[in-house]
Amino acid sequence: MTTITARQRLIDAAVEAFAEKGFTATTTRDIASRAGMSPAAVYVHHDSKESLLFTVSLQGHRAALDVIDRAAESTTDPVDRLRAMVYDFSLWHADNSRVGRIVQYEYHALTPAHRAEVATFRRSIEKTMQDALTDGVGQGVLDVDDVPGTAFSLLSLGVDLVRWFEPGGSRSGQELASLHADLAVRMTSR
Amino acid sequence: MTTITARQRLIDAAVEAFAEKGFTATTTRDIASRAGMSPAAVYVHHDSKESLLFTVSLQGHRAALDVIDRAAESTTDPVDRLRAMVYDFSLWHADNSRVGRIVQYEYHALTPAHRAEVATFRRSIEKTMQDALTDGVGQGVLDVDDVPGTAFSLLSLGVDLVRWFEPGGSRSGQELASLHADLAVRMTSR
DNA sequence: GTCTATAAATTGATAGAC
DNA sequence: GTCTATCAATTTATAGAC
Repeated sequence: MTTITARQRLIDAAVEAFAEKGFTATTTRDIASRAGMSPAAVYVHHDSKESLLFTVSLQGHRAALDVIDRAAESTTDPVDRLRAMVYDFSLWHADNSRVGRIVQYEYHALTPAHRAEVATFRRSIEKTMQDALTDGVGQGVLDVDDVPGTAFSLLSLGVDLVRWFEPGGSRSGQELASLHADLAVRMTSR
Repeated sequence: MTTITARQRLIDAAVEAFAEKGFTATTTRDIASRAGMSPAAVYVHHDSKESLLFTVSLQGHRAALDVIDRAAESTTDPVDRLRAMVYDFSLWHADNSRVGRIVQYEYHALTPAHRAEVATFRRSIEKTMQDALTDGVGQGVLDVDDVPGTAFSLLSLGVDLVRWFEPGGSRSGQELASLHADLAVRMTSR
């Protein structure tokens, strides 16, 4: 049995609202009413509006890191692995474009302490991608001049999806992920 | 003789403030005080806070389109042209990351009418990139399966710079633009 | 064209009844 | 754990003096 708590309903409402209007433009009244509650109910389950943002952002960062880490461990062949990592990372951003938008665009709205906490996830994501490129170069399969720059560019393809992607648009997430994976292989293969 | 009008000083202040804190989190008092004026002075020179945003956004869209259009006309060789377009577009986003951030991240804060107006510039930018790829394929020099998707991905590399690029960081704009141009050629060459 | 003062509305968060 | 009512602060924008 899956019980959806009031706390979780507020988190879901916050995701909707923050993704649609941005953190600052979202009022706590808006979040409460999307969750079918009174304005005061927000503060029974969450400390503040920023604390709601942190909860969403932390979950999003965790999920994105998890996706790319699993892909990195799925195989040892450098090309297959890179393809899987780029495909899964881009697909996650398409399938979770609302959370992704909050993760990327509301990063600056976090308190410095909370920002520092999610920053560790960002560094891990970059490191995972860099390590995959470095290993592929070491195995003599990939040809990459600038590993950190190329790693960042590959992640950019996925991240930038959250800026415009909407489910039900002219292109599916799988289609875009597949395109990004193809481009990634061309960018890095010998 | 270059006279900086009060109107322009307010625009400059708005660019600083919007890029730093976002449109909604920026107060008209903040803009006024950055321009060394009283809160009321804003409304002598601009109709509203959104009208200031529109002015900035329109100038930014115009400049970005201008940059990529000039690059597209600089040569007819498909590879050189693509390299120039990606290099200049990415360099513009690094050199103008504050205006670029406003262009990209505050697009939704425009009124529907103003949003429609800048949207025409966005379509022109995409079309310019698509045409360059299509022509390169037609000349038998480039190999691109998915022209609209690849064009969008190439622009993404530049656009995504505004998310994190800061002048004086570990990498220069030229360095990043050069990387993007190299990647673009690898992504599209036969 | 600048200012001070303020209107009118909205905000995040809390108090206290049930 | 929910609500209604409200506080205290802040917001965009305007009025009117100089």
